[in-house]
Amino acid sequence: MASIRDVAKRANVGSTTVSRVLNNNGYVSAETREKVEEAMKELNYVPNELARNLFHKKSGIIAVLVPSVANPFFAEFVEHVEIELYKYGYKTMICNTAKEGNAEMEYLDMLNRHIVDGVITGVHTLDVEEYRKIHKPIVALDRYLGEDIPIVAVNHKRGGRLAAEALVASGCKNVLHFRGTLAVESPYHERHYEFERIMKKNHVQTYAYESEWNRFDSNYFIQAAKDVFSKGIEFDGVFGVDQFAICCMNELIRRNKKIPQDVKIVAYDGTYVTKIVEPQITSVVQPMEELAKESVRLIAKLANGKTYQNKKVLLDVKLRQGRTTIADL
Amino acid sequence: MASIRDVAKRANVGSTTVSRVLNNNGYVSAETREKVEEAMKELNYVPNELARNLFHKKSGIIAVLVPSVANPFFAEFVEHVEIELYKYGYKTMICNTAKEGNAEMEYLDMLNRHIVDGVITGVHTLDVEEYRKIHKPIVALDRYLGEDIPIVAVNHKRGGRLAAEALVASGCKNVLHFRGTLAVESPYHERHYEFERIMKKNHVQTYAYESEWNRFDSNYFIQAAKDVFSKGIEFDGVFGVDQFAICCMNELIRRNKKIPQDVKIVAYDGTYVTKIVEPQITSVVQPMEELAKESVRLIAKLANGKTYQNKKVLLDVKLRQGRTTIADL
DNA sequence: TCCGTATGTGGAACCCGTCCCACATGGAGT
DNA sequence: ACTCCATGTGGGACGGGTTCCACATACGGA
Repeated sequence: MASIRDVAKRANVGSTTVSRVLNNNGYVSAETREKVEEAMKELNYVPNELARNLFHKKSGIIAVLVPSVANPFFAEFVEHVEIELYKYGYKTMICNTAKEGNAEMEYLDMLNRHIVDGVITGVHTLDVEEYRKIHKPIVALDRYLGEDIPIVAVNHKRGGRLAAEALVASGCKNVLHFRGTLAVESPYHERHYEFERIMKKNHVQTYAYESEWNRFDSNYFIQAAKDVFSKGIEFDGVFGVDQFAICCMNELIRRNKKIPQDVKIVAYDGTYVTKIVEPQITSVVQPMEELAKESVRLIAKLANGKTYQNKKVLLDVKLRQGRTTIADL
Repeated sequence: MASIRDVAKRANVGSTTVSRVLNNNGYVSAETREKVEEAMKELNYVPNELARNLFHKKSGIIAVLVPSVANPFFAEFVEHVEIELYKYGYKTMICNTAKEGNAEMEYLDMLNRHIVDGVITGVHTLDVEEYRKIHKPIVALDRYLGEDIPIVAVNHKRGGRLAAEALVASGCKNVLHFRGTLAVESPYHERHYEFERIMKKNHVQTYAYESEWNRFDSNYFIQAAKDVFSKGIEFDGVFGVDQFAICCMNELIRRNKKIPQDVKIVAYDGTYVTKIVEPQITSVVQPMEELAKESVRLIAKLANGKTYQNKKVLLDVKLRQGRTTIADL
């Protein structure tokens, strides 16, 4: 409740002096400092950040947009982003955009309303045009949003290749390929193109199963896996995002298929869920912590008014050998 | 950039009038309204929320404290909390408290600094004393934090009973009981007491394995499960939180045990991970969405200056029958 | 002695919406 | 004719830090 002027009055000094004590800048004599500090203690003074924010025109908050935080990929991303932002002195605001209404647009608008100093978006729904209009600090995870907005992503082409090679090396002849919808332009499609290319080169048949747009809840993946089997497709290999790969594997086990003898599986993303299933799934692992760190590094730079030349940060993926493919043939 | 006074000047009106147009209150003639709206459009005016916040002494932000958002339980909780807060018009700030430093304390301090209007805490580390001093809107998930702070929790006693009954009915004689550390006072211990009581009544032997304090990452559970087996304990039943139950099951499968024939398993929490493993795990399910809704309902009330009498909201749990116990004996 | 500079302090404007209060005007009711 | 009230509008204080600028003192060096 007490304001800086209350403190000033009690300590018999000007509010400027109190401010100086508070921020530890400018000249203040030891004696005065003590008087002020005592007054602050007596009045139980806590500076009002809202007033500071108004003056400085910044809130110290970065918004992180994801379709759904409950999804393990985004949960891990947000976890690391928060930890990293904290190190930079920023607070983290989150928003699930996969809800009714246009939450994505609303959160972007918070940039103009000075509620947040920057936005890290892992969302792929809004039109690129909407982003072009906003000349504010934005960093995109794995999505092209126009010339001006930096992207942080992994080398998906290499990811697709690692997955393909693992399945080819394991001797697959017919693989089920669960892929993101092509409705959205995004770097992550690279993995699918590269995967298909290598499969074709090695004369492996693929069956594409396209995911529903903007679905990230686990029930969807359970459903999708069931759906695949209802179609009666025969395959000896599976490539898809973590949860789809897992749900597919579960269906296979229920049908008494042996993994990896009968069917080989490679998951994409390699979040923790691929480690808590049995057998552990061979996965193309995205470096979540690095993705988060780069995103934060960039947004911090932009929020401090610096510009960034290198509009694309490409990180590397690696293959984590599980027991759903055959290593060392 | 443009301020309300710039708009006023351009429209040849007072700033009060612009404010009235903005907030749609008070008397404004249709003619004036139009003039103002035009000026706003021309100047590309967006109200500065920071100034509003200062005046109203509130930020419209609620902080949610969890040990780690990547943990599925907290991820689901945060997901639903965010969705619910959004409906109330609040923004969601998150904080992982399981990091170096005293993040929990810092975030509580944000209440005094007017950065957030309320805190929902799912964290169990800070001393209760620290909370007593703060007379601000706080809601606790599943933790006693003094007389003044409302708790939202499930009926853990019933949860412990459901789990115990499922294992007893399945014919267990020796069960491994993974339990939270007793270092923290919390309602969730009820489930352990009740579980033990019923086991004893039914002459079932239990082996307690106490979890490490404040560990929620999946590597810990993998490690803990391995640790159990290194101890050479023999058991035909397992009761523990989702991830522990899962990791234990994986170890059992690796050792060629049949589930549920050789060993029965009941998980506590019933987050989505218990549904994406094979076999699906019989779980005591916490109603995540309801927990989130109640938490938000309470914090919204408190943030609006209302007090709340009923200091404890108890929600019900249910048993979801999976295929790791035997139903219908 | 005089100037330059380091040290120390306070008044007041400023950031930008909000809202109290004062002041119009015009028509209805008595 | 006069009060009352609905309608319409603007000035200016306010919320609470921050910082520019003005001013004062003290001390070292020339």
